[in-house]
Amino acid sequence: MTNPFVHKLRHGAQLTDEDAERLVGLAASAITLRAHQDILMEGDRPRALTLILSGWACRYKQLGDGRRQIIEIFLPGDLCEPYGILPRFMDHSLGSLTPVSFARVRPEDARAAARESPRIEEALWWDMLVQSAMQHERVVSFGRRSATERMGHLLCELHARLALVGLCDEAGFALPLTQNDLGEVLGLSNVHVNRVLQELRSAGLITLRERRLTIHDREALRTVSLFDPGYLHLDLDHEKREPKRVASALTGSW
Amino acid sequence: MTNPFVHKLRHGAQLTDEDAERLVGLAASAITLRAHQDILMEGDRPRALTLILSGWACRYKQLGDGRRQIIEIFLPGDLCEPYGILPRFMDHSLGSLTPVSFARVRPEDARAAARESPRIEEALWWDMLVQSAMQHERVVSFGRRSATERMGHLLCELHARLALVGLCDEAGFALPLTQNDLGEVLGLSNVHVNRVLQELRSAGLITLRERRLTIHDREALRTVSLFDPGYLHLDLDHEKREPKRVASALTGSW
DNA sequence: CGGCTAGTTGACCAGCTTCAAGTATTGTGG
DNA sequence: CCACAATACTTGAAGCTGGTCAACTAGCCG
Repeated sequence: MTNPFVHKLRHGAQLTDEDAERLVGLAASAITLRAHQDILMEGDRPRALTLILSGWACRYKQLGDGRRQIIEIFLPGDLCEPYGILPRFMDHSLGSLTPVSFARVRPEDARAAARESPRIEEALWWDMLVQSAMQHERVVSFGRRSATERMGHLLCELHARLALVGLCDEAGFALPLTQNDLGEVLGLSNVHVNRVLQELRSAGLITLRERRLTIHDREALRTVSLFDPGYLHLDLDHEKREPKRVASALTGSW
Repeated sequence: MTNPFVHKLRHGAQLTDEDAERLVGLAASAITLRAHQDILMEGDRPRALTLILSGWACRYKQLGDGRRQIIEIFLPGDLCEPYGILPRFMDHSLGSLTPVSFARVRPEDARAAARESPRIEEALWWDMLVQSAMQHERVVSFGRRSATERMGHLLCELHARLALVGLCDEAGFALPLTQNDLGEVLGLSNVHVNRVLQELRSAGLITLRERRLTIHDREALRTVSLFDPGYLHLDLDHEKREPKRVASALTGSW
C-alpha cells in the first residue's frame, strides 16, 4: 500500500481492504507546494483538513516580535488537525519544510467514514491519541530535558514515526531539516543545535551528513535521551506491557 | 446550570436543555480525592475517561531520575482525554492538585451522545480543538517565551478558562497552587518562580496573597505575556474576527 | 512550643544565547 | 563547467537567564 495515511493507520486498527480504499478516497485531489511555503496562515478560515501525502511540513507560530516556534513536525500520512472539526480560523500556521504534496479532507467525509466503519473510527481515534501523546512528550522535553536530551529524543521520535510509514531503515533516515529548522523545533539557537549535534557525533551515537541521519546505537541514543516509545501506543498486542508502576509515593506528597 | 462540563460546552455549541441533561448523565457517579493523590498512574489500564467536576488536577510525567513535569492543568469541566477512545495504558499520570471530585465517563457513552445530538458532537469536538490549541500554545511558551512571559501567559490562560465555568471574577481568581507547583507547570525552579512573581508584583500587574490572584491590569498583563486569547476559540460570532493576515509571503495558499 | 511547609533572599554557577568571524556546501547565471 | 553568491555549518568569546545551594522568615498545626 503506497498511501502513507493508510499505512500509518494500520498500526491503530485492523483495516480491511475496503476501509483502506475508503480512506484513500477521503483524500481526493493532491496539491503540491515547494519548500518553505505556507499551506494555511494564521487568520485563514480553512475549508478542509490537511493531510500530508509526501514531504515534511510543520505547524508553527510566529510571535509579534519575530520569534518563531515550530510546534509540531508533520510527516507523510499525518492529518494536521483532529479529524472531526474545522477550526473557524487558524490560530497558527501550517507550512512546508520541504516540497510537499497534501490533500484536503472534509471533516464531514471523515466522520462519515468513521460512522460507517468501526475500524476506521478506531484507527482515527488512535491517531489522535498518539498525536496528543507526542504533544505531551514535547512539553516534558521542553520542561525537563537538556538540549542534548531534547535533540536525541526528537531524532528517536522521528525515526519511530517514519518507521510507521516505511520511510526509514534500521540504521537511520533522510533528515531534510537544516540546523536552523531544528533550532526552531527544539527552542534552541542554531549555534547551540550545532554544538549539541557535535556532542552526539563525538559520543559516537549518530552521523549526520548530506541530509542523512545514521543512528549507530539506537539503544544508547534512547537511553541518553530518556526516550521511552510507550507513548506512541504501538503495541496492538498490549497484554505484554509491563506496568512500570513504581512503589507508590502516593500517600504523602509527591 | 451548576455542572461545569455543560457550562463550558455551551461556549462551543448551542446546547438544548435535553443536550445538557444528556451530558450530565454521562458523568454518573462522582469520586472524591484529597489533594496530591493519583487519579490514574502511568502504566494503569484505564476503564473510563476522567471528567473533573470540582477542584484542580493535572496531567504529569515523572522522568526516571525524579524530574517531574506537569503537562497540563485540569479545571472543573475538563475532560482529561479525547472523548472517543480509551488509551490501552496510561503513558503518564493524572493527579489531583487540590481536593478533587471527578466522574468516570465511558467513551461509548460519549460517542453515543455525540451520535444522537449534533450539538453535543459539535461541542465535544470544539472542546478537543481548544485543548489541542492550548497544548500548542504551551509549546510556544516553552520554546520562545521568557520565564516572566510564561508565568503571565499561564495566569491569563487560567483566568480565561475559569471564566468559561464561572469560577472567577473580573479581578482575579483563587489560585490554589504553591510556587513549587507553578514551577513544575512552567519548567522553572521554585526559586525562580518566586523571583518572577516578585517582578510581576513590583510591576504592579498582579497581587498574589493567601491563594488569591488579583490581576490589576489585564490588558497590560496580556501585553507583557504576549497573550492573544484567539487560540481559545471563544467567538461563536466569528464573522467579527479580523484575519490578521500579513502581506502574504505566498502565492499558492488556499 | 516545636516541627513542618511555603515563601524569600543572596551568592555563585551552568547552560544556552548572542555576536562575530570564518569555512563548507549548494545553487545559479554566464 | 566555472565563478560567484547565497545558504548552511562551525568555532570562539562574552554575557544573560535561570538553576542550585544555603540560610532565613512566616504561618500553621499538633
